[in-house]
Order: sequence, then structure tokens, then C-alpha cells
Amino acid sequence: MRAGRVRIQDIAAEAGVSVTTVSYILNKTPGQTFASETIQRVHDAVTALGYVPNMAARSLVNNRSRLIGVVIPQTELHKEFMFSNPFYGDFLSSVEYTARQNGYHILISGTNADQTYIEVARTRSLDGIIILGMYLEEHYAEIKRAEIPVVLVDCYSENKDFTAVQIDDRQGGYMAAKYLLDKGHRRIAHVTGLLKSRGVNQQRMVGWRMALEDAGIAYDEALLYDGEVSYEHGVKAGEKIAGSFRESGVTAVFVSADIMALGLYKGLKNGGALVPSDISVISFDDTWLAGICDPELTAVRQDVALKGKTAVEAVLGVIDGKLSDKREITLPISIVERGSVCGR
Amino acid sequence: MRAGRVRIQDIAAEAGVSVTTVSYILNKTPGQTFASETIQRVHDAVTALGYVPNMAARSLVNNRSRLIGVVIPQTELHKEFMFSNPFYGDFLSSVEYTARQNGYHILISGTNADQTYIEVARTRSLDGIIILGMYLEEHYAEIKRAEIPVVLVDCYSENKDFTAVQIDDRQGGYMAAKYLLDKGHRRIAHVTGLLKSRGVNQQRMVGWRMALEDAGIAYDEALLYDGEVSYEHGVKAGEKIAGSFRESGVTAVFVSADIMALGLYKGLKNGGALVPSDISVISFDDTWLAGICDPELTAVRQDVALKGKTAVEAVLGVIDGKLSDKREITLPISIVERGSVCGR
DNA sequence: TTGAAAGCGCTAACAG
DNA sequence: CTGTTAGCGCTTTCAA
Repeated sequence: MRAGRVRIQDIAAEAGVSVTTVSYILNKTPGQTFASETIQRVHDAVTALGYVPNMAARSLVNNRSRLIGVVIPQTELHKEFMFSNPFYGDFLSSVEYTARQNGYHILISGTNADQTYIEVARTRSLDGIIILGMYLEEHYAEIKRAEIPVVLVDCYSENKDFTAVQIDDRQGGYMAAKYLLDKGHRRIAHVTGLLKSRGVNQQRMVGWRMALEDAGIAYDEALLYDGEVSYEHGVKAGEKIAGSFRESGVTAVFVSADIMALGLYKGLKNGGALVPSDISVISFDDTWLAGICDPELTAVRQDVALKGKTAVEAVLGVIDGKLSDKREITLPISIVERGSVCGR
Repeated sequence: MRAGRVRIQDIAAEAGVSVTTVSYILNKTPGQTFASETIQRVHDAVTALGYVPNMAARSLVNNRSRLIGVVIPQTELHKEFMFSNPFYGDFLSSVEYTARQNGYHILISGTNADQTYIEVARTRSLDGIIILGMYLEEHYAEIKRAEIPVVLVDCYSENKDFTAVQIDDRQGGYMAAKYLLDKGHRRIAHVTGLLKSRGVNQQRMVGWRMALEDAGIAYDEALLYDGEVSYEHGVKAGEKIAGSFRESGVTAVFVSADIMALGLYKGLKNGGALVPSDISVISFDDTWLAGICDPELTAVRQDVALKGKTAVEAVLGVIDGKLSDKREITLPISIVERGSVCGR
């Protein structure tokens, strides 16, 4: 039970066996069998001496660390995570839990300008990494070259070289707009994040446009409000919409994240528009934020915890050499009806 | 630039020097000087070959990992983190950022029943750990014995053996109640989390009681609503308060976390009480949530990012052997006035 | 200034 | 079934 270094040697001595035996027993190495009495003696020695394995030594030999890296988008390079959006916290929570159940730990790290995440991964002998968001195209070549198991979450890449966990964001956007259409809305605005070419926001936007077009409604760029995925952007968009909805005829808004929806509520209110009687709102994600506003948000729901769990299972699958075929995993989405949409 | 293992040997060969030289130059080992040309050759070799150091090997030798562990409260043992409260996300974000700027990475891990965090720390050769919440008394002896640099955040322990980063929660509670008192409120309810004996909620509650007593108001247990730190608990408390405030005479509530304040708003509204005209509300933390409700929350503000930064700097201080004296670091708090309190 | 070499703790041939 | 031993990549003492 001492704090200092108890080595595998020490427990070998204590148990009166060789280090090999101890190593085999502790690792339950397949194909090695031992007298149950031997096993018992080894385990006794372990508890008696308070032995814990030294992962550094183990990593050095195996070249694997039982560590999984998680890359979370930063607001800017050098800066902090975008944790104000509960989506990330929920995701990380699920990832950590699932990894831990499988004997892995999570290393989180943003990146500085002088070091790419791949360098971190190599330096730390990460067994795999989960990349959230869309850092891909810039680092594609490097990641590919590093030959490290990577799972992409919410990245729409042209390169199908990596396993990806995602939802059908385009379909989600379509569902949201269709829902509004079915309620009789014809002029539907869209508040969204930055429309980077291969991001989820882009896809949701395209889905929205498709639904409108399928309903015979021409795309009107004036109804698109893109900015940062933040509360503040929601406020700004809400104020603009509230200030013009009587002329523009807008009766509904599809907003692509709960956190922006909260801002939107505020902005609409500031501008004197009521939800849902003046403006109906449908959101995306359905984090717990959707339940705290008034009226509660109708939203396209995705299961963030499942996304995290699936991402971990996918990296582990790649690490273990299974899952080489199952390249793309698409999780289901649905619409949760609450009070923020009314019919026309 | 290859993915495979480039060793320090390889770059020694490439640069035409010995491994010792390379090691010294790469580590900028104090007291070792080299011809600037040699240094240049080594660095050239590093970039040419794409060398990244192997932390496992380094850890094995130094017995340090440049890894800092962060322990975040779990809802239950075995379970996931309490990330729905933005406090934790903001804290972690700041911790990761500060650590990274200092060349450290963050390992996050909850604990399973079969393994304490200290075992994780030993197995992973963590250089230090930041413990958030109050796991202390149960593990006190073990942590002490492990002799690993520990910084406690938001833990009120009797044992002053560890460096602690905190705010004066009792003072915060006092300030909140005093603020309400000064506005003319006499019957002030308190909605809080579980009152574990050495937790922040306990302290805030004591501050509230003290302020009331100092104002000559007897403590009334009926005005205390304790439960879990969650949105739901806030809702329940709000409904109860709204249902009885006309009889009980309650005109104000001090709620000990923003996330509960949001629930409280909802509950009050459900029960037909208006904020602030019927019931004034003052909250604690002042995360971004305080700004999203209507009316915006007046709150006791603590700087979560600063707390994270300070915690990291404190562990690093302990690791480097400085800071042995500065045992307790108390961060400032203040009151941010917004629209949720009105005078009487 | 530089180099040889002894480990750090562990795994996994290989030999018994 | 069990023991010996050669590394994994790196730091650092000691000697040159």
C-alpha cells in the first residue's frame, strides 16, 4: 500500500514466481494457464504491496497507451473550447464514460499553432482520436499519413478514408422545414452557424432549401441569417426578424442549434414578436436547453450521448482491427414536438 | 515526415552527433552548451525526419508525464459527468487552455468502483491532479499517502494539507442575502443543492442565514429548499414557492446556482408568480445562463475561467516545488445587478 | 563538448 | 506451466 514504486518484480518475489508469470497473470494473456493457487498468490501480492501497473512502461513496450484523444473545436486557434454549447459537454461526458468502461482514458487537448493534434497523438502514443467538427481537409494528408485510428464526428468529408459517426443533417433540415410547411407556414427563415463548406450547418441549410423547393417555394436569400453558433448571434437574428416579419411575411424560423434558439427567443421578444403566435420556432439538437425556454422548443432531436458512445465504440473497433468496412455510421433523428410551433 | 517511429538515435545519426547531444539540445538541458552549428544540425534533422519525442519513454525515465488529471463530480459512481451545468464545461475549458500553454495535457476520468482516482494517477504517472467538488474526506488518507500534487477546488476540508482554490462561498451567500435585505425584503427563501457538510452549498446557506440573523430575522427552516443541483429541482422549488408566497410572505429567493435559477423561473411561472414583481431572485455563479433568462438574473458572480486558470497554476506551482506556503487561494466575487430583483 | 552505457518497468520471445 | 532475457525510447552519469 505504499506510495512509491512497486514493480512487477517485487510482486514476483513476494509471490515466489517469476516476472513472466506475474505479467501473464495480470494481463490474462490468452493461451497461458496457471494453477489457480498461483493466480491467487499473485493477486494477494498485488493487494499486499499495493501494486499498480506503470502505463508508461507498458506503452513503451506495446506502443499503445489506452488513451483516446478527443479534439473539440476551439473558438480560435490558441483559444479555449466552445464549451458554452452544452452539446460539447454532453458529448464529452458520454465519450469519457464509454471509454472508461472499456479501460481507456481520455486526453483532451486543443492545439497550439506550433503543434498539430497529430503530433500530440504521436507524442502521447494515442491509440485513437475522435475529431469533432471539421478540422479535416486542412489536416487530411497528415492524419492519413500518421496511420492512427481516427473517427470523425460531424465531419462531412469527401474522403471516405475514415470512419465517421454522424446524423443525416440534411435530412434533419428537411424534416424541420417540412414540419413547418405542414403546419401551413410558407415564409420560413433560417438562423444558422457559419456555413463552412462541409459542416453540419451547411447540410441542415441545404435540407431546409430542398424542403422549400419541394413545396414550390423559391429560395429567398434574405431569409437566411448565418453567423456564429452562439447565443448572441441568435439575439441579433431574432431582432432583425422581429423588426421585419410584418413586411416580410415570415411566420416561422428554423434555427440550427438550441443555443441560438435561446438567443432567438430573446431577440424576438426584444423586437416585440411573440413565440409562437407571431413566429413559430423549430430548433436542432434538443439538448436540455430546449426544455428550459418558454414556450419549450419543438426541435429536431439527436441523441448526443449515443453519438459519443458510438464514436468511442467506433475508434475501439478500428483499433482492434474490426470495423474496417463499416465506414459510415448514421444515427437516427426525430422531431420532438413542444410548444414553439403553431399552425397557420 | 514519416509516420513510423523516428528515434532520437536516428536524428543523432542524421546530424552526425551522439544521442546524448541530441537529448541535451532537445531538452535545452541547463548547463550544457553547444556550438550553434551543432544545434542547427540537430534541429534540421528533427524537421527532416519528422521526429516527435516519445512521452512514454520519457515518463518511464523521469517518472513524470506532463499530464494533469482533472476529477469532475459524477452524478453517481460509474456514471457520467455532471456536464449539464455549464460551470463544469467552462472550468474544464479554462483548465485545458492554461495547461496547454504550459506544456501539459489534461486527462479526464471519472472513477469506477474498482479503481480510485489515485490509482489512475499512479498508473498514468500523473504529475498532479485537480479535484473539483468534494471527494475529499473519503479519500483523504489515500491521497495524502500517494504524495501526489493535488489542488482542491471548491472543497472545504478540515485538513489543510492540500492547496485549495476557492471563493468565499459563505461571504457570497451573505452578500446575496444582504443585497435582498437592503432592497427591503424580509422573507427570503433559499433554493440550494444538497447540503453536504463541507460543500459550497452548505457555506452559501450559512452565509444566507447569517445575513438574516444579523438583520434580526429568525431562521425559518420552511424557507429552505434543498435538493439536487439541477434544473428540475429549481422547477419544483419554484412551484412550491409560487403556491405559497401570498401566505408565507416570501418576496425574494436566493438560489445557489444559475441552472437551478432557470428552473426556479419556470416553477414560479407555472405557479403564477411573476419575477421580480411578486418574487425577486438572486442567483449564484453568473455563468452565461444568467444572461439568457427574462428578466436577466442578478447574481453573485464568480470568475470560473479564472478559477480554472488558478487551479492549474497552483498544481504547477506544487509540482515545481514552489507554492508550498500559499495553501489557500481565495478568488474574488461580486454582485452583478440585472433585472431579477426589485425593491420593496 | 561529446560519447558509451546503465537503467526506468514492462512484455514477449525463447528455452526449459 | 515457469524462468531468463532482450529490448521499447529516452535521460543521465561518468569518462574522455
